Amino acid sequence: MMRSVPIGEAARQSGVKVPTIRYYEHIGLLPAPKRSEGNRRHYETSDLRRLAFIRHSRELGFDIEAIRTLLTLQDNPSQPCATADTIAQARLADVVQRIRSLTALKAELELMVEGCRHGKVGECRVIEVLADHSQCEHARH
Amino acid sequence: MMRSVPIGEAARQSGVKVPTIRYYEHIGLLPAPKRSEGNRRHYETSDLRRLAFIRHSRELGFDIEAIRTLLTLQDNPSQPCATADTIAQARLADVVQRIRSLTALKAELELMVEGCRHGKVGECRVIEVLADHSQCEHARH
DNA sequence: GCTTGCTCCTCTAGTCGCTAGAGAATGTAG
DNA sequence: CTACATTCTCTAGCGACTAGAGGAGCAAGC
Repeated sequence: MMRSVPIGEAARQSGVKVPTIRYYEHIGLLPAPKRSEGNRRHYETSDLRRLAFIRHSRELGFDIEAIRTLLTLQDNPSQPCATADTIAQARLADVVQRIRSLTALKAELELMVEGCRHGKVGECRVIEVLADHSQCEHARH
Repeated sequence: MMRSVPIGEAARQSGVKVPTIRYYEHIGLLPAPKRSEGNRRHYETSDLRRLAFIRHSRELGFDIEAIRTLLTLQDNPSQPCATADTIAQARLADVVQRIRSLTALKAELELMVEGCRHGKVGECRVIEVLADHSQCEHARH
C-alpha cells in the first residue's frame, strides 16, 4: 500500500486540478500536507478523502464557505446535524429556483429562435425581442 | 418631452444600476453620452433604448461579448441575421444543458435532505453522501 | 447668502473560484 | 549525463460587476 502520493497523483485520483488543490490549501480548506526533502507535497489517504468530499460538494454547487462548515461538521461527528441539513436545504431551494428561472428563459429563447425567419437583421425576431422586453409576456424574468 | 436624463434617472428607467451603467460605458458597450457643464452624463432616448436592450440580454444570460455582437447587428439592419440566430441558439443549448444538470442535482439534494434523520453528524446522510460519491448512482454528475 | 442633503464625479480595490504563466528547482528514464 | 516531466512559489487575470474613498455640483429651504 502506498503511504502518500504527490500532488499530481492526488489530482488524478480526486479529479481536482493541481493548482486548485494548492488553492484549497492556500485558503485553508485543505490542511497543508507533509513535504518531502525536496519540498514537495505528499498526501495521505485522509487528505484524499477530504479532497473527494470537497470535489463532490463543489459538484453539487456548495460554495466554499458552506464546504468549510460541512467539513468542520464532518470532523465533529457527535454534534447535531441540523446545520448540515440547513445548508443542504438552502442549496436545494436555490437549485429549484434556478431551474424555475432557467425554464422561463428556455421558453423565451425558443420563441425567439423559432420566430426567426432567417432574413435580414432588420426583421429578425431575435433582435426585436431583445430590444423590446414587453414582447415577452408569458414568462416574467 | 424631456430631452435627456441624468444617470440616476437612466438607472431608474432601465433597471440597470448606476455603477453598472458607468461600467458598460467603460468597456465600450454603451457610447459615452454628452456631459453637462458640471461634467454630468446626460442620456438621450436612444441611449435608454440601448440600455434596455443590454439589460434584457443580460437577463436572458447572454454574455457581454455576445451582447456586443448583437448590438452591432442591431445597428446594421440590412445584414443577414444568421449570426444573431446562432448566438441565440447557442444560448438556448446552454440553458437546456444547465437545466438538465440542475435537475440531476436537485434529485441528489432531495435524497440527501430526505435521508437526514436529524440526529448527530456521525449518522447524517447529508455528510455521508458528500463524503462518498458512489452513493449517488442514479444521477451522474 | 448659507447650509443641508442628495446626486454625481473619478479612481482603486474587492468579490468568487479558480486559471494561466513566469521562472526556478527537483525527480526520473534512457 | 541529458532530456523531460513534475513540482515549487509567486503574481496576475478572468467575468461582470460591487463597494468605498474622497470630492464636486446642484436644488430647496431659511
